[in-house]
Amino acid sequence: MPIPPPARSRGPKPTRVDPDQLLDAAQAVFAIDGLQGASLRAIARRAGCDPALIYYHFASKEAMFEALLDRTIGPVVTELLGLCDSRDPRSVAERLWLIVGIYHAHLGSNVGMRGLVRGEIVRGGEAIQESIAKRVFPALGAIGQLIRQGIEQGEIREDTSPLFTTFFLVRMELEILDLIPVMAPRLSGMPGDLAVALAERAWFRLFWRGIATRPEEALPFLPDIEEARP
Amino acid sequence: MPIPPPARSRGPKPTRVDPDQLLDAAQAVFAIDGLQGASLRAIARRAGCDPALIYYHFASKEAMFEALLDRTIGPVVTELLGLCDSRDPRSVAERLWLIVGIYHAHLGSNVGMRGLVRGEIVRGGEAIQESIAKRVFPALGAIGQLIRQGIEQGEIREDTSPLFTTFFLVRMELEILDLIPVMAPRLSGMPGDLAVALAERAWFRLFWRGIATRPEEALPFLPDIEEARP
DNA sequence: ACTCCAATTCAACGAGTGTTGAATTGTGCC
DNA sequence: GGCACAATTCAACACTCGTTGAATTGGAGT
Repeated sequence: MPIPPPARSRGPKPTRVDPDQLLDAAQAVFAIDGLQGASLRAIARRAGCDPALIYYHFASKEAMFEALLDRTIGPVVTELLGLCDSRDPRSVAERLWLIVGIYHAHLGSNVGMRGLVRGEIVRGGEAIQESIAKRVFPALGAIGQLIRQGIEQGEIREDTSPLFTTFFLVRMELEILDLIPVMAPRLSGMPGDLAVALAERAWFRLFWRGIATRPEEALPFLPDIEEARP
Repeated sequence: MPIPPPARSRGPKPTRVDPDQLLDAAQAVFAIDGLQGASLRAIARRAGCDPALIYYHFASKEAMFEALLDRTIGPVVTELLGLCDSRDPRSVAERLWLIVGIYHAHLGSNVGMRGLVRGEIVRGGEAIQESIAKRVFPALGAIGQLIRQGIEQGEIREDTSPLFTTFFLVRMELEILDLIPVMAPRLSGMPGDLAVALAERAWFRLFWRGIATRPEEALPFLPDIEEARP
């Protein structure tokens, strides 16, 4: 005698799950467990649907990762390209500081993606590395151009390598976002948010002194931050 | 009729596999697949033994990771502590540069461990985070002390935060080791090794100008590197 | 009222995982 | 020679994983 089918509800749910919600869930789970560690079942559980549904909207786990990449990196890149336009009247120093702010604004509350992207670049499985390079490297090129503008206009020292300097500026900002919130409370008892703001300002001061032709000139665009009292 | 046992060789092999060899294999596999992605079977295959043998030498996969951590980070920490001794007659600038060299020497060919440690700090599963903090943070404290020496002796600007500055110096060196070999060939066609050496020197110049009271003073201890011709 | 399709679920497959307990055997000691 | 023990392997357990094919159903269009 065959067991009677439990007859649970199949078919469409009253509340549809659209791909964006799946990406939200994926982002959250990737953030905690990493690309390898995150399971489609966990993502589905978080989105409130069946794992199989993911395959209705995305071709595979990796395709979902690429969609996620587009969604988060896209806006950053276009905003960066805007800032690096050579007709912008603001000083190069100020625009470099604004670049720090762009990364902070778009990726500040996005630990997972930062780690994933970095991890995949380092580990570098050819395929994923390529898909990241296509999206990230144009932005780096634009920042390099901005630095060259700074050199031509005499704001930045001539012995400055645009490539390395771009790398220093961007990578350190991302390192601050990634690590300071975890390390600062442990090492100094400072709350994470405050520590990040202080670190960013300290970093930019150091960075600018390192490449400027007039390092002692004031940087009026840098914000004042209330120092924490111990 | 029961199938006859294949009667392969059990018991000790002629060539013993000591724990260190297991750690070598683990390091290699962790480097490629990450902490989650690496399987004990893959490690055992590389070490030329059975997965079960790992449990004879280590309590678990995680215990093996901690042993690996000790083996690679231990020497770095002791060497760092030596350099930061306040009785060292060399200038603070030179000793900070030597710190860069120490990280390079010990971790330069050790991509896996760097990524793992960083990843675990960021992701921060309480247990592993603690086990890393205990090993890594004392070294950071020592470097902070060295920077305070520099401030007292007038080599380093007074508005320098020892904590953040330590973070900047160390993290950037590790970022160079991690990312430049992958990114430089793609972005500039420069071979990885050369790019790393150039980046380290460029970084230290920028860093030192950012914190020094006399930023224009020459740094005779910096090596000359043949520039690549395009 | 009927049809059709998009959205969803179920159930399963095969592969790979960390881990364990028992079995095996070479080596050195008495 | 006999014995204890350390080092090693085998076989299995109970999971979890990504993925797929078939089944199901609510709602839109006619």
